[in-house]
Amino acid sequence: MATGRTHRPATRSRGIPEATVARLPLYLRALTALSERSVPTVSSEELAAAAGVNSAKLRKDFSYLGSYGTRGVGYDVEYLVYQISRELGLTQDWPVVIVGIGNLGAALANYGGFASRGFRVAALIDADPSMAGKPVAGIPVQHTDELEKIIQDDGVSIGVIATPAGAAQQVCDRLVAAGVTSILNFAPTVLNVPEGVDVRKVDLSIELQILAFHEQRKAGEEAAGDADAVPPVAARKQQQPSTDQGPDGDVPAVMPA
Amino acid sequence: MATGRTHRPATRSRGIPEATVARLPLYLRALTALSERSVPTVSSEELAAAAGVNSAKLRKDFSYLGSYGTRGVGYDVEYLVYQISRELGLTQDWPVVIVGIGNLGAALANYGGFASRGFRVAALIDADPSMAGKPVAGIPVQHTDELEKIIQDDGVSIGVIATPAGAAQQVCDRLVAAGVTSILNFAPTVLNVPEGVDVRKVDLSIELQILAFHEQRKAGEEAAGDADAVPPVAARKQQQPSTDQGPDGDVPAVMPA
DNA sequence: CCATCTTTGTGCACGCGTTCACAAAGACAT
DNA sequence: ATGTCTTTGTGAACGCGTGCACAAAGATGG
Repeated sequence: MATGRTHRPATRSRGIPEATVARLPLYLRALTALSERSVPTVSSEELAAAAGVNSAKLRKDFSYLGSYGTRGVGYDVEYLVYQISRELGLTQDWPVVIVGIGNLGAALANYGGFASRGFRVAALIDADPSMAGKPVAGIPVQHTDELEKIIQDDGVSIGVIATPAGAAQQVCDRLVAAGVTSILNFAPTVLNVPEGVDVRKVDLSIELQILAFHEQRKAGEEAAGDADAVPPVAARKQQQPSTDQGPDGDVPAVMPA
Repeated sequence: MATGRTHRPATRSRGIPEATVARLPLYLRALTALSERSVPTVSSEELAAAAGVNSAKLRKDFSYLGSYGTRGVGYDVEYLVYQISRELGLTQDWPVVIVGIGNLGAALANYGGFASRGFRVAALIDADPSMAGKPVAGIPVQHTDELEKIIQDDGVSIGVIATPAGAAQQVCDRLVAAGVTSILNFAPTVLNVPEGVDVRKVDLSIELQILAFHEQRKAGEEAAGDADAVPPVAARKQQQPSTDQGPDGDVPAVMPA
């Protein structure tokens, strides 16, 4: 479009498709790796391969941010890293609280990907009084009673819920009431939040079930005299006569803890 | 390399859309809860509310499985639980191996949602020799050298990667070579796998970045001229020149507890 | 300055997923 | 039986995301 100079954000971040937003972190990671290797520029083709996406898709994604590439050359790595970081809001510091310091909460607290992306663990919160004061990942755990105070004092707007399912909604309500407007939920429950609050969910159980579905499908086709697709990569025995475990007399609870 | 095609010919064999498959576990969870409360039947409206989706969508999803509802009444909870479980392949036993027993791997091993869904942790594997034999979640950790043997002996077809990013691809290759055809990846890396192998990725860093994007957008609008929802609390954020972000030593992400 | 070559940016078509809206199906009361 | 009432199952419209294909933009070389 108009021979606009390279510096022209032009259209604000108004119309960026959700799907594109979800891929920006992916591009950012690939670009960061290139940056560390001091690669000056990269073509859409190369970057797309590194990020595992289609090059046309990548170019279209970047087009929503503006015209940051140079035809015949590619994209300036450093510049793009900056632009994407800015667009994602990673040039500012985001204090985060983690509620529920069990196995998972501790793993999250130790997660290295936080700091390098502008996220800072402002506090670790747990309902168990015996945990209070105990340091996890170098940060002392605080009791739930302090929740509201912490959020307000530090201006926390992002909360991570890693509690058992049974406590999730209650914790969520308190976080929202205290001012949190974005929640990353690891508890296997559907959270109810007022309008204006974003919730993203991560659920291992669901991911595994989806894999199981496809796995079953693959096994079924294989056995059902095949059809098409999926050439036998490595014929091997895998299915053991699933001992008919009856009507799934399984474990009772979806379980909280 | 210009062709890292990771696409399948579309949802061919069975007509169930991918989006629907991804929601089935959600319905299953809601139904299981109802089942425990001995609720005999449920309408699409009620179940949809419990699962956090639109009722029309839910009905259409179920229509792909067949006509299991009764007009004027609703769906039989127990029957639907069985049908969905069967469709997802949860009526059989799925041995799973977890590779990389760090904070995250340990959290995964302790995850209670496994057993209740037909998943069984067949083995915990780590490259650190000093971990060998040490029990985690009641299961002794085994060394990477045993990987191939374990997979073949137990007929494992699902693998979970919870290693640092640097080791992920290598572990993935070994898993696939040994016979694994479904992988749940927690390492922040794009895995390259041959056709016929499914990979699902869980990445905490990406989820947080997406939240940050929306959070920034909300803050921006607020400043420009808000109008509705969410009372602005102390949305204070400190500035911090995103200087050097160090060795993006990204480590795995997360999972639900 | 012009020709050629590379790579971006995007118009367009297509397919998937979502949602609406309603006819058909069955339960239930009379 | 028959009518009414509830709720499913789905046809159809719509919108979003994806990928192709190509013209425009700019680099590069003569």
